[in-house]
Parts: sequence; C-alpha cells; structure tokens
Amino acid sequence: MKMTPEILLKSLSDQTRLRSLMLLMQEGELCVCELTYALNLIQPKISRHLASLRDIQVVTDKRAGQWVYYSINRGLPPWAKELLQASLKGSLNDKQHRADLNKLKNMSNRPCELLTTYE
Amino acid sequence: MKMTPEILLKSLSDQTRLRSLMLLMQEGELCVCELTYALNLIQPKISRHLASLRDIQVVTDKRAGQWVYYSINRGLPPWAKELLQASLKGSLNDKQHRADLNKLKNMSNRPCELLTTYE
DNA sequence: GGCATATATATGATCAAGCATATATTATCT
DNA sequence: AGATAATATATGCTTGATCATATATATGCC
Repeated sequence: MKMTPEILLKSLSDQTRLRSLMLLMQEGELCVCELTYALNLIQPKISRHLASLRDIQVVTDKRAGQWVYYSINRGLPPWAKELLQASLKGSLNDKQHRADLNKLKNMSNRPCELLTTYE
Repeated sequence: MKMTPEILLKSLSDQTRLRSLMLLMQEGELCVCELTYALNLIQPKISRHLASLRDIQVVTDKRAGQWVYYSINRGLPPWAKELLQASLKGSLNDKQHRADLNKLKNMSNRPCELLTTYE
C-alpha cells in the first residue's frame, strides 16, 4: 500500500490516534495496555485505532509474549516522517500530550519486554 | 485562536481543503474562482471550505475588487508551516495534485490581481 | 444586470463509541 | 500433564453524532 498525504492526514485527524502516535514518537515502542493506561481510555478503543493505523502501515506491531508492542513504521517515506515530527513539535506544548506522557511515566507494573525475553 | 496539531490536522483531513491548501502552497495566492476551476468543484463547496480554513486562521483572505484572494497565513507557528511543507512534499508525487496544478496553469481568463489594481 | 462570493437548509454518508464477546498467552492448581 | 483461571488483545455489532454535499438563495462589486 502506498502512503499518501490524504491517507496519513486522515489517520491523524482522530484524537485517539493522534495522541497514541505522539506517545509512540517519544517513547518508541508501547503496548496496548500502556497506551490504554496513559490515555485513560477503554482497551477496545485503543486496540481498534491501533489496528487501523497498522492497516495503513503507519505503525508496525510485534508480539512479545502476551503483549503486543506497537511502534512507528520505520519504512515510512521521508515526508511522512517529517510530517509526524512537525506534529510532535507542535504537541510538545500541548496540555493533553504532556498529561498523557506524564501518566505513562507514572504507570506502575509497566510491562518490560527485556525481562520477559531473558528469563 | 491558538493553533494546535489537533485543529490543523483535522482541517487537512478533508480532500477539498487539502487540495486547496496544496495549490495555495505552490501558487501563493488564489481566488475562489481559480480554485473552483482547478479542482473542478462547485463554487459553494470551495467557498465553504475556505471559510472554515479562514476561521481557524490557516489561510487569510484579501478582497481585490470582485475577487477574494486566499493565501496561507504567514503567521502560522513554525511547526505548522513545516507540517504543511511535508504535506506538499508528499503531494508532489500525487496524481490528483499534479492534475489540479495543471488544470490551473491552463485556465484561460485567469483573474490577474495586479492588472485590476493598477487600471 | 452579470459575475463572484457567501450562506441557509436539508439530506446523506462516514465513522467513532460502547458493549459484548472471541482469541491467545501465561499462571495456577491438582 | 491436563484443566482452569487470569490477563492481554482483537473484533462483531448497533447506535449516535459529526460533517460534507447539493440545491437554493442572498449579498456585494463592476
């Protein structure tokens, strides 16, 4: 599937998807339960939006045990990465984004991929 | 009104608005009738979308005689300009955008602001 | 009056939300 | 090891709201 501004921008027009992507831009890799906690939304909602982002290949997923980790697709064309970077730049001042990031940092019992991999 | 990624991205999520903005990015200044012709859409549709873009201050308008010219708001924050630039970069390969631009270039009796100003 | 632009109203389509439920992986118990 | 429970994630399905569209009409400039 070919990425176009139309497709990418439409995916960014939803608050839940935008908030998720901005966290992924800063944190690199997050599982559904981390996003669910950070954004304070119900799990099916997060899962559904991540699936739609995966469908258009804005994010990639990776199963690690019982967790599924999502991250920004490294194969995105340069203009798309730049567009996401600009969005993040604009979000750094954003109250909502800052609150989301803070909530994530304070999450207890955050799943740690490395521990489960090496045990 | 404060510009945020949420507001800007939502405005870019509509095809008519996106196509109009991409032409404005390349051409600098266009009136409603030029956009109507280039995008091959009915006038009220263009007018309405431009009004919504003006409401959130993504574009500015300027009356010159019977024409109203729209252009990208120069006062946009840097991240917003960068986001629009990235969108344009992605649109340069886009079939639709190229067709729109081509149609505009071939428009006959294009209103010329300078002539009407000085006559 | 004619052209350019704006707005009002009604209709229709898209899409997100929420609930319930299904699948998958891990942990526990006997 | 097999059965069971718990946790993480995904997916139908229905409802409701948002928003773009089209037609018609109005305003403003030459």
